[in-house]
Amino acid sequence: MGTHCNTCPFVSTHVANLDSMQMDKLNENHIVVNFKKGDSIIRQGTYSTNIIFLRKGLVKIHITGPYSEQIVKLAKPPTYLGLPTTFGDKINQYSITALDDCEVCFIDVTVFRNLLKESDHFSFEIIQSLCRYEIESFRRCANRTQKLTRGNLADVLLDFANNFFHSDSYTIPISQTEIGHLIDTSRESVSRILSEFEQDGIIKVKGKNIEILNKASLEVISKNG
Amino acid sequence: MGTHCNTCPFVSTHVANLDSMQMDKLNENHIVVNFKKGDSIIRQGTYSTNIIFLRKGLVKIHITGPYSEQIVKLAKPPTYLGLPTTFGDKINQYSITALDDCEVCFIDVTVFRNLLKESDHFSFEIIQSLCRYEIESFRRCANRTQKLTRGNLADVLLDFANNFFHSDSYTIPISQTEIGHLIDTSRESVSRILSEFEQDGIIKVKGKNIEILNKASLEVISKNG
DNA sequence: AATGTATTGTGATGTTTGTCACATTTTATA
DNA sequence: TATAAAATGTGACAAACATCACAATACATT
Repeated sequence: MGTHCNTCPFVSTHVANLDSMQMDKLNENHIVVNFKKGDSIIRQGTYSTNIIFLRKGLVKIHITGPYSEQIVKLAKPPTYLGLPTTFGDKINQYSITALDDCEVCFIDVTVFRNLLKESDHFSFEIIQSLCRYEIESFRRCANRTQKLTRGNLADVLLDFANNFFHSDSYTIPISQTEIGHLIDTSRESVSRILSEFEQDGIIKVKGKNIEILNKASLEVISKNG
Repeated sequence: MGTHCNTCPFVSTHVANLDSMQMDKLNENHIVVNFKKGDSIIRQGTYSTNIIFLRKGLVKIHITGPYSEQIVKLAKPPTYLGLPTTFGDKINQYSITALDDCEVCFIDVTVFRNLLKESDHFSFEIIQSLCRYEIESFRRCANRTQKLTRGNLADVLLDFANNFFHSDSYTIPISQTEIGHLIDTSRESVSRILSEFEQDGIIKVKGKNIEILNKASLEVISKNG
C-alpha cells in the first residue's frame, strides 16, 4: 500500500481523465501485493473477483491443455491481468505465475466495473487493449504451429532481447522445460537446439545467461526454420 | 437495406438500451451487404474503417502465417467481425471469407465509436465478448498444438454438429484443404483420417455430406487421440 | 454432353521431433 | 559443507506426419 493511485504509472497512462473523486475511489479499493519468483498469482479453476494490474515484474500466463501445460504468453508491466476471467464466469480460465519478484495491484471487479461505467475513455482503452491481444494471440498461434522448433526458439530468444530486456545479453527467466511449454516442444529439444545455436556461434550460454552474438542469424532462423 | 435497426437481432440483443435517437443514428449509418459463398469480406493488409456485424451465414477468419494459410476460427451470427482491426491500426490483420451466403452489416467506425461512448452498457457487452474470445483463443491454440491430428479432426466434426448445424448430419462447408488449414495439418492427412473414421463406422461420408454415426467414439478420439 | 478445373484418395519415403534412458551439472536446503 | 532436488546434456529409437507423385472423382462452365 502506501502508493496513492495518483502516482501510479497505470493511472497516469490509462485513467488520466478520471476525476479526483473517481481516483480516490480507485485508491481506496485496491491492494498492492508483492509476489516472489515462482509464486502463483492466480490459479486456473479458482474463483476470482479481482482485476489485477501488473506494476512490476514478469509473469507467465499458462493453461492446462489436454495433455500438458502450455504457456500462453509472457506479460510485462504495465498490463492488466485476469480481465477475461473477471468479466466471464469468474472462474479463472488460466493461471498466472510470477517469473520475477512482482508487484501487482488487486482491484475489486465492481470498482473496476464502475470505472468503466463512468469513463467511456477508459472503456475504450480496455477495448483497444483486448483487440490488440486478440491479434497478437492469432499471430502467436500461427507462428507456433507453423514454424519448426528452431524458428520458435529463435523467436523466444529475440523476444526476450527486444521486448523484455532491451539487451542482447540477459538472464533468461524460465527453465528449458518452460521454454518447451512456451513453444510446444520437449525440454530435450530445447536443450539440443540451444547447444546447436552455441556451436554455430549464434549465442553464448552460461547457465541461465544468454548472450546473442549473431542476431542476424537468429532472425534468419526465426524466419526460415 | 430496408431493414431498420429496430428489427435487427443484434440490436435487440446488445443495444437494447439505446434510445431511439441513437437507434436512428445507427440505422442511418450502416449498410447491409450480401456476400456469396467464397467471397472475400475483408482482406488482410487492406484498410478498413468499418465494423462488421454478421447477420447471416458462416465465415472463416484466416491469416497468412509464416508458411501457409491458417484458419484462425470459424464464426457464425450474431457476431461482430473486424473489431481488432478497426480499433487497432485500421489495417486488417486477417481476412474474412464467406463460407455460405452471408448477410453482413457494415457500420462506420466513428458511428460505432460514438455508440460505445454513449452507452456504457454497450461498451461492457463488447468488452465481455472480447474477453470470451481471448479465452476461447487460448484454448483453441492449446488444443491444436497438443492434440494429435485425429483428435483435432474429431473436434472439428463435433464442433460443426454441436455448434454450427445442431445436427449430426450436415454438409461440411469447407474443403479438406481448408480443414487442414484449420487444424494445421496436410490435406492428405485429413483425407486419410476421414477414411479411417469411415472404416471404423464412426462417420459416413458422401461427398461433402457428413453423418456422425458414433458420437461417443468421436468424443473419445477428441479427448485421447 | 464435353472439357477443363478443383477436389479427393492413396502409396512410398524421409524428416522432425517426442520419448526413454541415464549421465552430469547446478541450485536449494538442512 | 553435505545431501537432496531440480535442471540440463546427449544418445538411441520410434511415431506421427509432411511431402511427393499420381490416380480417380466430382464439379463447373460453355
